[in-house]
Amino acid sequence: MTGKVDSRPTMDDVAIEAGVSQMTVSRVMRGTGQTSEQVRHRVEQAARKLGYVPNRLATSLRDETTPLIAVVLPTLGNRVFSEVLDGITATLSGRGLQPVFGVTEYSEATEEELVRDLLSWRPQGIILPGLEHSDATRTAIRAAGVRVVEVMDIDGDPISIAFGLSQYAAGQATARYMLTKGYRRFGYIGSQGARDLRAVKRFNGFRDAVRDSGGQILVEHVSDGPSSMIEGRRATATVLSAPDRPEAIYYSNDDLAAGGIMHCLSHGVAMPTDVALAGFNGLPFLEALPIQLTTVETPRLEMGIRAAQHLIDDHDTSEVPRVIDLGFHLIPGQTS
Amino acid sequence: MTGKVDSRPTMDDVAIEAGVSQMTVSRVMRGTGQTSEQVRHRVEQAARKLGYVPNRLATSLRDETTPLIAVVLPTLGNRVFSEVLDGITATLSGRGLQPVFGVTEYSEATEEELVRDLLSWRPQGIILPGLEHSDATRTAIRAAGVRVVEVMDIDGDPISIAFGLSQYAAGQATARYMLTKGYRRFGYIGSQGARDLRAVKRFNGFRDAVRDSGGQILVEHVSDGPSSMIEGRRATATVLSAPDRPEAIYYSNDDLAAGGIMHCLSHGVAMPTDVALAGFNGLPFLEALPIQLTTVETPRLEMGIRAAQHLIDDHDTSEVPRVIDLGFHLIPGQTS
DNA sequence: GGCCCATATGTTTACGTAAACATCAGGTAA
DNA sequence: TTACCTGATGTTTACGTAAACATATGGGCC
Repeated sequence: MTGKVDSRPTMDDVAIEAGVSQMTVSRVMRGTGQTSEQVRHRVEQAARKLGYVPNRLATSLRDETTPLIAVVLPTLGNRVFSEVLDGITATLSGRGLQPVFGVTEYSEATEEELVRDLLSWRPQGIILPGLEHSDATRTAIRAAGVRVVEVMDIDGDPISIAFGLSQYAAGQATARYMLTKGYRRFGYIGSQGARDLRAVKRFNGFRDAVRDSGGQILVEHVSDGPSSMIEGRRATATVLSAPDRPEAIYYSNDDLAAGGIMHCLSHGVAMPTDVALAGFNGLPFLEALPIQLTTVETPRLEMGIRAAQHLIDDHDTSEVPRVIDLGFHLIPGQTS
Repeated sequence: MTGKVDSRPTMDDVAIEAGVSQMTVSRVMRGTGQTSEQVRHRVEQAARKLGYVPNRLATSLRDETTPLIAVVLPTLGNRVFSEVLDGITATLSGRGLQPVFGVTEYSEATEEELVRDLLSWRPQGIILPGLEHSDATRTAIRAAGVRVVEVMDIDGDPISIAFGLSQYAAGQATARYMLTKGYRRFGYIGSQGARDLRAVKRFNGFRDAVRDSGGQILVEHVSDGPSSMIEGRRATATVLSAPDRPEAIYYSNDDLAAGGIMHCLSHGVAMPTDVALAGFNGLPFLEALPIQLTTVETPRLEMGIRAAQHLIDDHDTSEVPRVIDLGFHLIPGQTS
């Protein structure tokens, strides 16, 4: 039965319409092999008339290759990751590659399932956030034999290669800067519980540097939900009203820190004299704040671009360094 | 030859390993049909041993259906669209659906190509930004017979259904509010040339309302690049130094407007007495600014959620209204 | 003891495409 | 004239999976 009612036209349908074989349609569509001007014209006409669209599922199954790059992100709720994604898609587009992605919301179990799902599409490569993944995730990726790139973090052992920055060193650098400014009694405000492993690493670096210099962390206030300015504002109020009030607060990111600035501004808390603040990421919106936040600028777009490029490029895996440090940049502000 | 060297294991490989037929493996994997405890165990063991991962290309080709939802976005450079995407992915995940997406960078030609590419994956549905699309895009979508949802805008004729807000009315509402505040001489600052069609509609609404009340637009400053705070700052400096200086500036979005606030703050231009400002979107970072921007809050997350839900739900297309107005909310600030 | 049925498993086929190989007509060189 | 080549097209097959149909085994029942 050629008259499939609902279904979309296939090469066979076009072939019948044009009075040629399916293979000839295939040749005309891809412009390969030998075809006469006349037949080419007839086929193109028929394809247009029927509204033929190639079926990439069939092509990919047949060719045993897809133009897909799998992308795993912790969340889309933070500008940081949409910038990484932006870098990735900008690099992929124009090279005939397609991103397929999913979001873990900082759950390792979700990541495991997501990776399995994404790999079932037989992507060319996969981009993962951070270096911590379940054994099952690692096994699945290795078994799949896809190219892997991990982004954001370099403190650890990559599956294959990582483009990022040392989160630990970033925390350390922030602490050292604050210490040179004379602060000794610190508070820490974070979010996502302990699930944001890179935030944890930054805090570890910060804590270690503080302790090495005889300073101390008086309060750690880590909420369970996502980070937001309003959460940062609330947390700052709490931390500053504690009996053992810190001289300076380190935030796990700029959103929380901006909330801290808001709290201080609306409660007449002077920065940095009453309390000093420092954030992380160097998001663009900071420049619009009334007071410049001390923060650490990170190469978000570049991480995406480099990761995607690595997956695209031909290269001998063996000769590539396993860790690419894209660095960070401490930006002294007016809040410390 | 069963020993394909490079290739990933298939059900056939698992079947041989477990000493059963391919079909039995299929049954065990999906937990359908009748299988004995013993065989089930053997097959699972074999699958684990070989690192079997199902090939969704094959499943989808065979079943003539995919779990994909195509998503087209103008850009990832603006928080607005990553929030819409966030709403979409949050809604899809957990229902076994996968987003595949691409970015047009506000080019209709790119959209056309992108839609063709996305449709070749045979998605269940497609989500498009806005109501303006090339004829070829519309034809391709209709021919594909996929469900379509358009988001962001409702000023026009949707292909099937649109979830969004009236951009024209939003511009109008902003103008009317400014007019009640006594401003009559306006400037406009935009970006993306004339490619951001929703911005154009907002401006049209704004302009019409201004003219209807005897006001006037003295300057239109539309840059060609993407919007950013720094661009807004620059543009504001230009507009305010023009011989015919406006009393109030309408910005096509909050990023540009925030840049305007920055310019005013650092040049001692008092808001709203020296110049009044209004933006669009109601992005969260605004609450951290030293002065509250007058803006229009938009249901970004909700647009994504509702669009995705519509694609998921069973429904009789005929009985659904073609336009769903999710509204907007003017937020009076301190800048006007 | 033979029949029927439920349970467990196997075989065939199709999904849409493209490589590999086959065919066929017309032209060219010996 | 014949053998051979070239260009244009057709035929077969495989990619991995799952529905539909086919087969086998064992137990219960009369």
